[in-house]
Amino acid sequence: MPDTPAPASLDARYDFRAAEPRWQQEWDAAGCFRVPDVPPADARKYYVLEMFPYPSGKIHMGHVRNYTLGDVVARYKRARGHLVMHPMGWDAFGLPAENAARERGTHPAKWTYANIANMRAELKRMGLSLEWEREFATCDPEYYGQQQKLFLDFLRAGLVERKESWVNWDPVDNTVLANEQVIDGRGWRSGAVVEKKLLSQWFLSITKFAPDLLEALGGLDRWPERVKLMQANWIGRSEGARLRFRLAPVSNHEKMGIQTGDLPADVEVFTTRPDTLFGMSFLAVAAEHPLAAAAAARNPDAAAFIAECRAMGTSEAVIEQAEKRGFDTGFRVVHPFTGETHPVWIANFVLMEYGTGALFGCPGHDQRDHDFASKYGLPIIPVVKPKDAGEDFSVAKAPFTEDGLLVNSRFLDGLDVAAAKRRVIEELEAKAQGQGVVNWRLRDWGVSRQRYWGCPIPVIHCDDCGVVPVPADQLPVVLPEDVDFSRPGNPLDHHPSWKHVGCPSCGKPARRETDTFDTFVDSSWYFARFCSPRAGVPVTPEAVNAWLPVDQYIGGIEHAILHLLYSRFFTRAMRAAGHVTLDEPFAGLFTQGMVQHESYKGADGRWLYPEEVEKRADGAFHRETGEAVTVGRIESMSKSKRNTVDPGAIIDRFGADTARWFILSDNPPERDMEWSEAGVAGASRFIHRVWRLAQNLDGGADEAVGRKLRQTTHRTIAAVTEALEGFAFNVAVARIHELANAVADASAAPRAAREEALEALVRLASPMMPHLAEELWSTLRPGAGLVAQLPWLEPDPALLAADTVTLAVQVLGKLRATIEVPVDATDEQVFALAEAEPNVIRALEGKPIRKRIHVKGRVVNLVA
RNA sequence: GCGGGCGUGGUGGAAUUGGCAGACACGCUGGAUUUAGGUUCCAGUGGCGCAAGCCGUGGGGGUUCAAGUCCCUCCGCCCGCACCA
Repeated sequence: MPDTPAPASLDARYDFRAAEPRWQQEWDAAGCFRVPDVPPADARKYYVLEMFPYPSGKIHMGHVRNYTLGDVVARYKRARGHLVMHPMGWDAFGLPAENAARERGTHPAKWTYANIANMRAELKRMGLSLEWEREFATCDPEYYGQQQKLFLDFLRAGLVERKESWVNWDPVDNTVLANEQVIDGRGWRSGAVVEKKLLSQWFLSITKFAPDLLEALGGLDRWPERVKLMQANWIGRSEGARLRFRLAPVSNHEKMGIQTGDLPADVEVFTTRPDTLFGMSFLAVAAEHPLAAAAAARNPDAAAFIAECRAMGTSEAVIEQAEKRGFDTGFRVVHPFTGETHPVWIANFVLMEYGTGALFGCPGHDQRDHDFASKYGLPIIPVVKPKDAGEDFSVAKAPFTEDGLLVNSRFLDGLDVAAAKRRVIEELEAKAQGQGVVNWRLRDWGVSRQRYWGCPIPVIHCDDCGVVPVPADQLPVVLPEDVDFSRPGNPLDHHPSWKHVGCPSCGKPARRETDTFDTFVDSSWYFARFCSPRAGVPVTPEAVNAWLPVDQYIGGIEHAILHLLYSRFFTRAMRAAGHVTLDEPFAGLFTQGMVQHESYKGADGRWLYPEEVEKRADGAFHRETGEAVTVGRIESMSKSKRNTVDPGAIIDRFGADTARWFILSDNPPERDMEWSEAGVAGASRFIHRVWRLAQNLDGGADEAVGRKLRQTTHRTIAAVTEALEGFAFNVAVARIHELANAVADASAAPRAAREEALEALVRLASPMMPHLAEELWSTLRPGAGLVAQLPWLEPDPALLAADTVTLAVQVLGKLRATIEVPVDATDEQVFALAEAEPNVIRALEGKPIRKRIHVKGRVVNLVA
């Protein structure tokens, strides 16, 4: 009996439910995805990483998309001969675990580890080529203990500061937020309106690296422009000057009945337009500025105004586009060149966080200053005129903000803006009243959080010795397990014994720091820890310097600033502390789009899950009640809109390959995609169709058809390779569809050609549908090993080159015919053939041809 | 306001970077086989037109033998930052 599979009956189906787990075990048993901590010197390493998930309980479609994209890259690069590291872990600290503890009485650790177990099982069902041996969770003491070591190293390296500062306070989460975590004046997680509070906090000195973080963006040529721009804006470099204004003589103030007492001698401002200094008509300070406080101490009206500003603060200001308001303190400052005095106002549009929290107002050349001056009747003096300004030039109605020539400005008159800036800075420096500076928008990173479920900050507060680092032999500082969530606030703080320790320095009773780190700290170095996840030091240099940078990092655009900027900073800080020898953690970054779905609403206005809805030609209806359902917008999947689809249910019903294939085929991965039931069904059909194709590859004896099929096969190899290289997975899918169509259509081709085509199809599709690929490969080539361990296919150049090409023949740029010509046809031959085409003759209408164009292999254009 | 991106059939999207627009898929129409069927197969499917043909990549203009692709201009949508001095 020949060893050919029995012809499949029509309803024979690929049994993915049996096949998928089987191949997952095979990969596991063969150790296909394991790599050493230190790669051999001659290895071409490739590090693929997807942003690790927060263990919320279940995986969602965003995870499926993210990890499928990464898996395609990992499997493809492995086939291309790279030693691929592809690890997975858990970003496991964070507030939801504490909320679960408060709401359900489960301990955060128990809740978190149970979620991890569940999500790990779900990820394993997807057939991802992950090296699970490297797995860790950031809440493992083995991980966060190393993080505490890193922090102490940073402290020694002068990259950590404890300072009192105005912080963003989230009144719902009861914790501090970094600037990056405040979005439109609200907490990024709770959505609560953020308040300002003065607290003593730990800060990581990210600003020390601001110039480098900005400059190095230029070298990240495999990052999306958009992300680089967002980071550049966030870092916010601006060139200008700092200048000091002396407060007007005390006698002057006393005359006005103002007590001077402990007033500062001068006020410092930052400006990007020092050239407009002679157009100054007031000085404005932020409500939190010391001079404002000084005014408040002397004048209850000033205090009232400041209180009002704080109440309005971020919230109303954002909502109503903030009308400009101010309060004249009565103080005056002296202009460094004219000696005239100008009033000092407290103004609600001045930000304490930016520059010095004070500015000089030049209403003639700044929109905000103009608004303010107009409202309070302050002088508006033009000091820059357009080069072609007419007699009627005026800044009374609107400021002039472009380049021009200086006027009314003594030694600056006649200069253009750039020259005037240089000149005025020279003069200020000569008088020691100011200097040219670069100002940064970026603030230091406040990392203290008043939370239990986070990494404890490893320091001890002693009344005598001050802040004392926890000695290395006492690390890790482990979270206590017996905590009480029944009271509001930080459980670490009201734990009966945990915080009470002896001072490591003098031995007297002292207190542990009860704040924990912002969870963004945890995710700022996990990619480095993966290189040697069990090491007794944060990172082992041989491993981390060999594997880093991550060659391809993949995740959501929502981390464009926070996580990515912090990680870039951390890598530099680790370098400064001697742990690594590189600066940039992620050489390549890919930001995927979100997964969306239609939303549905029942008659009573409740949101409905997709599986509750049946779509028919005449509309959408509730499966059980039969009521009509309103189909809403296509939007990002969210629990509140119930427009989610559970990946587990999809894998149950269609298998992992179908889910992966659909998620890749729908559209380009950087765009938002719509999850559609029809699309999944289509992907499933294709999986089964390929399987059926493989069941009977018997062909005919037509060698010409065979050769054509072989050409298609090798062109597909080239095309899919190119598509995968360019992250055009949807195009790769389309090319594989074409090859499947070609095999199906070429039933007259010899069996060998059809087998070759299907083998190629299986191997080209293997990064995307790895299980079916193994299943078919094992029947097509029994005993030939795992596809996961095969090298990538190379196209045969002899088959890529065609003997003839089809040329488009245009007359005056309009398509009139196509001709088939030998690839090496000369211009003369091509033109002769083209001009003989009946349609071409007709279109020429007997007119002489003035010009003939032949682009080899593409087009002929005849100009009459 | 500033910065960035995008507009291609009923839908998602292709288009070797200036060279046959609409690959591939979804959907739809017709047919065949099967039918418990979200099965399978065949044909068709940008618009107008009986046809030859004409028109077509948000609108208008331009460069070019040739424009979805380059330039100018207008419109629309999306995203980011937002009183940043």
